[in-house]
Amino acid sequence: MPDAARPGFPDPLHDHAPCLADMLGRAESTFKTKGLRLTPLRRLVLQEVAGSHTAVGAYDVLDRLARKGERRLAPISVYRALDSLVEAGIVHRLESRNAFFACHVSHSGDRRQIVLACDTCAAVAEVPGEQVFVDINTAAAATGFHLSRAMVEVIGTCGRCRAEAPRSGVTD
Amino acid sequence: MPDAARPGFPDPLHDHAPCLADMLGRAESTFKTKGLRLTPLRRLVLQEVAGSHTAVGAYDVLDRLARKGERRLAPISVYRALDSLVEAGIVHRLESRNAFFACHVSHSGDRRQIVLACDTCAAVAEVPGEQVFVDINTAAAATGFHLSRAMVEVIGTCGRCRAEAPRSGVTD
DNA sequence: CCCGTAATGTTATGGTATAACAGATGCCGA
DNA sequence: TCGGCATCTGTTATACCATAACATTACGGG
Repeated sequence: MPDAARPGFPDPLHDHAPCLADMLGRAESTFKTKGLRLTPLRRLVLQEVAGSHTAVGAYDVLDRLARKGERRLAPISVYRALDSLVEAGIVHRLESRNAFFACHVSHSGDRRQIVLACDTCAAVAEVPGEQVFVDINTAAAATGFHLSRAMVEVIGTCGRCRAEAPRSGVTD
Repeated sequence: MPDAARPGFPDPLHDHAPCLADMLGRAESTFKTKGLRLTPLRRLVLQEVAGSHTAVGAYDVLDRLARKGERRLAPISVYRALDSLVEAGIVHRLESRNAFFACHVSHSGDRRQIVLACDTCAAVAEVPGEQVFVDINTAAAATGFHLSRAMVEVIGTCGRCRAEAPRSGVTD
């Protein structure tokens, strides 16, 4: 394989089947470990979300399932499934886009990952951000703030897209 | 004044009039400097957003203006006013809540502030986060990502709320 | 005064998310 | 086996968030 092993953005042409299979496997064991149930509906929703490395909206999931011959679900059914996947830590929410993406890294305990979202190819990647979260803790603590959740989302252009369209970016 | 001068969360009982006046003054000069126009509508919307240290939804602004005897605006009018305020850097968007809050610090150039949102009193504060943004740059650059915007939002409990309800928090 | 640009009005629509209650399913202990 | 409880899903309705498209008005410079 090329450099798909590096953390970050996979080759858009990569074979996604292993990603998906791995994802389902981890979901299975995570749900079991946490005493949650990975029901057929949740699995269906997960498959749609994990079908790519991009973030998808709840209604995208809805539409895709409908097109695949599944009966049309009510929005709330999708949201409930997504909630359970998010709670299990298998799927994350991209707050700045009101969308969801599958988590392809396995963070034990709390999440200390930076989310990178490419606005050219729409791919989302999580990269380690230990130091960032340490600094956030420090800054928050300095004002007596008790942190329960920290979100770090970065919008920009991934290396691959930048390489393919060198014209963009440095327009300033 | 008490310790409202410290960065972070002001006393909920503080006299907000000076905050608001200061806000409007800075808006005035910022708009002028950037060659933008702080129209009456924009000023009205700003007053509602800056009326507290919490984040408010666009429709909250709409409702409040309506109750104040203003004719009822169309949502898009409020959004357009908010857009101009955000563009001027006078108001920021709290992405994780789809809401807007007034900026009470003056960051020249790009914003390198962490947003802290207390989910007890709903107040929002910006605190300096130089180091965090430096680290984010480093992490992004490590995967060849070209950053255009970074969002850091922290949910938790501010010092004051924690002091008032010491029961919460350390439940783990 | 006229013209162009920017701002606002008007109408309509699309996208995101949840409330409330009813029915189904699965598990577990009596 | 059979309740009984908890969880999941269905159904219906509604609320909230955001923008498209086009008409009209206000403002400032030549």
